[in-house]
Amino acid sequence: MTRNSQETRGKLLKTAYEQIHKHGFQGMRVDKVLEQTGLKKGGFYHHFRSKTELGYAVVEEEIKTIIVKIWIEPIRQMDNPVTEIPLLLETLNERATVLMREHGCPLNNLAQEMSMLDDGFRLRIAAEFKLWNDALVTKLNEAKQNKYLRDDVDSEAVSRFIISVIEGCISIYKVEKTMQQSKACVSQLKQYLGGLQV
Amino acid sequence: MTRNSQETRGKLLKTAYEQIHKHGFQGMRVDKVLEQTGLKKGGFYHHFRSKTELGYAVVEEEIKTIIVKIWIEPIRQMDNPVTEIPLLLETLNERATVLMREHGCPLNNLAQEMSMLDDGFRLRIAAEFKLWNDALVTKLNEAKQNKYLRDDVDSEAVSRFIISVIEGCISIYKVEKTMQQSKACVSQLKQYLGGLQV
DNA sequence: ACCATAACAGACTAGTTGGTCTGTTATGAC
DNA sequence: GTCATAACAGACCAACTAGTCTGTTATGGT
Repeated sequence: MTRNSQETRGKLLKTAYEQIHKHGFQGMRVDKVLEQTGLKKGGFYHHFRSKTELGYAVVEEEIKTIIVKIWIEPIRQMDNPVTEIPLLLETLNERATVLMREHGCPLNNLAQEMSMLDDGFRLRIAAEFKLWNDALVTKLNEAKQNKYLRDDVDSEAVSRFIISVIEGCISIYKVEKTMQQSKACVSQLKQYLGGLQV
Repeated sequence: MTRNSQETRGKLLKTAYEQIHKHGFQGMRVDKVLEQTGLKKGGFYHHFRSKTELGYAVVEEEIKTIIVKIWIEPIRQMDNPVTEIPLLLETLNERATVLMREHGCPLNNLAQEMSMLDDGFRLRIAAEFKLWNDALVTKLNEAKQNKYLRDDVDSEAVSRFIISVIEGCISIYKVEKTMQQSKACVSQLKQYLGGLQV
């Protein structure tokens, strides 16, 4: 058997991420991850000290990658956020992974489940929300300079508001499973952002 | 020992609700509920068929009561939603229970944790979001008649948007634990609703 | 080729966990 | 009072579950 430390670690992370996204961290079973990766206990605990450490790594590596890909990168490439932010939410279904369509935002799921139980999770999750927020604040400030937004808009507040809308919208979509929810948020997000223009 | 079926059932529900709010449904332990109520296995399983059935009852009775008290009743008593809805979010800290301040919205927590795992939970949670949404839609329509809102506003979409903002805001507040988040959402909610006035 | 060590295998365990089953006691109808 | 039954007590269990420990094998440097 050929061995590759980085590759097996990657497989563990990917599988664990899927299981956590499907069942939550508490519902994720180490044995199930072993089964799906073909590894045994020895292999697993060689790479991670505990289930919790694995969870931390999933947040810091797997989920971060997804947040960057789904939100941060598209934000950075925007020209006019007033028109493109609603588009970001509108096209989420096409841009998101299958798992995300069925189980919602992995960051928010974990946030709700774990942030009150474990500060290790909470702080790591907060760091990723900050990454997301910083990217959006930067873009909003840029939009002010480009005269897409009024000078008096509070970029920080607007950014936090937008992220709240997105997470709230995904949350409710998850329980309701109807397009009515996302359409409502997209249309009202347009309405709101329109009011911030010059 | 004096026996009162309704009272013991109520104690079980209340304790279970607290444990679920603190640790999530998966993290809630039947033994812990027994310990806190002073009951034994026999008593518990006389009132509930299983842990899951208890969870359902908590959603349908305990959490519903909270949602009605915190959101639905205040909405019904509103005069002008344009000014009073932001106030609703602003005063949440004072109106909410200790548990809610520390662990977020119980309905949203459970929504994120359980709706993908169990349709029994998902549908019951969806029903309560609908109750909330219906109350808000009714008030918004009323506001249109009272000329607080423009005639062309889509009450259903606005209501869904507002609830998304509230849930998203609480979610992020929970991981970040800073007033910056709620203040941002309150100010931008005012901005948004102001734009819907006549 | 050799060897230190990283990368595993796999049996084992201690502690949980939800749930069952049999028995006991309080309660309310008659 | 008695008696059927609802409301419990409490011992017991089977299935899990994260984690340990000892042993084996591949790998890369010399």
